[in-house]
Amino acid sequence: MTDPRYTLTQDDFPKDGLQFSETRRSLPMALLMAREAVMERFRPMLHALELTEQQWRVLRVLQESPGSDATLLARKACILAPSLTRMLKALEARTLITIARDPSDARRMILSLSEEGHALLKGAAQDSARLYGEIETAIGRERLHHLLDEIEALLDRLE
Amino acid sequence: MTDPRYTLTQDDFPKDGLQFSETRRSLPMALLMAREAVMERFRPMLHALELTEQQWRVLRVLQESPGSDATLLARKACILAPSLTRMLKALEARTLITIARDPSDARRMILSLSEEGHALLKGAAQDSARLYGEIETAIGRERLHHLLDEIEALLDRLE
DNA sequence: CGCCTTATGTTAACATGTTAATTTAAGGAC
DNA sequence: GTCCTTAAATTAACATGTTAACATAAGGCG
Repeated sequence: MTDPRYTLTQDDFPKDGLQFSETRRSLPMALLMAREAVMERFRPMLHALELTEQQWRVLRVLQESPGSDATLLARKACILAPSLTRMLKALEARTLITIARDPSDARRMILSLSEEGHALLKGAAQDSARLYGEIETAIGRERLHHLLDEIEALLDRLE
Repeated sequence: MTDPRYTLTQDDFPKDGLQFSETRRSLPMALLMAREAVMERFRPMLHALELTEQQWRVLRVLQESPGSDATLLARKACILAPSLTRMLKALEARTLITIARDPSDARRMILSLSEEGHALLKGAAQDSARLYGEIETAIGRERLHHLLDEIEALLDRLE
């Protein structure tokens, strides 16, 4: 039923003092595990759409910010430029996006969703909202927003 | 000074209502950005050691749980089995770990740090602690622990 | 023992992460 | 205009993420 890959039993982390707090309660690991737990819920939907997590993020950003160039898109979707270069080729080959060039700057790309891209996101909107709603319900709306605030504060403090 | 890859300026996210909250305040993106912000601080140290993030995690887990098999190690380090298979070969080739077989179960591996592996972690312990201390200072000790508690609660609620 | 099921790793194939080097286009100084 | 610097993307090379299929070893059951 649930993906057992990251499901640790009690035996996996004997609470014998320092060892427990040392690894599992480290911030990088906690963030990694939390992200995995959240994305696990979205994977079935993405698999059905034959999209990777990252491709989903790229399409979502283009939906909100059509006409972005590659640099801005990479920043908003948290994807590095070399990865994005490869992804854009694949997404264009699937006719989910359109790639144009800025006439005033031949280096810069002008990226947007295609009709198919719009249609794909529109068709997935219900499922996506439902899944996010389930997560919100599981942890509590207010608690979730508080968590997001704290993460945002962390980002501020770390520059 | 700071890595500008994920540094978004105000212009990147016009606060015109829904668009801002839609992507940036989504839990998966927030967790991803937070993790990136944290790991950014550890990258210089890891680069100096010629270790990747994941290799670092594997070595740390072996330090705390010597003799683990591959399955347990994968779970504790949040690394998938196929990745771990490749990594163990590389780490053994660098003589940072030792790989033995369980005499009572020929399938199971018995993984531990080598002398070099122990020495490497010992040499990096100071830097690692200092970097984590800086993060703790930046956000505040109590606030960091609260954040970890909230993330742990999220993990519980999502199973 | 022979058969079936499960557990543990491995391999394959492709996508992405990551760093460094490279290409091409803009922009500025002279 | 020429030279220099920067900006935007790309390429290369390797490591890891991800899924599916596979090989081998244990264990249970008849």
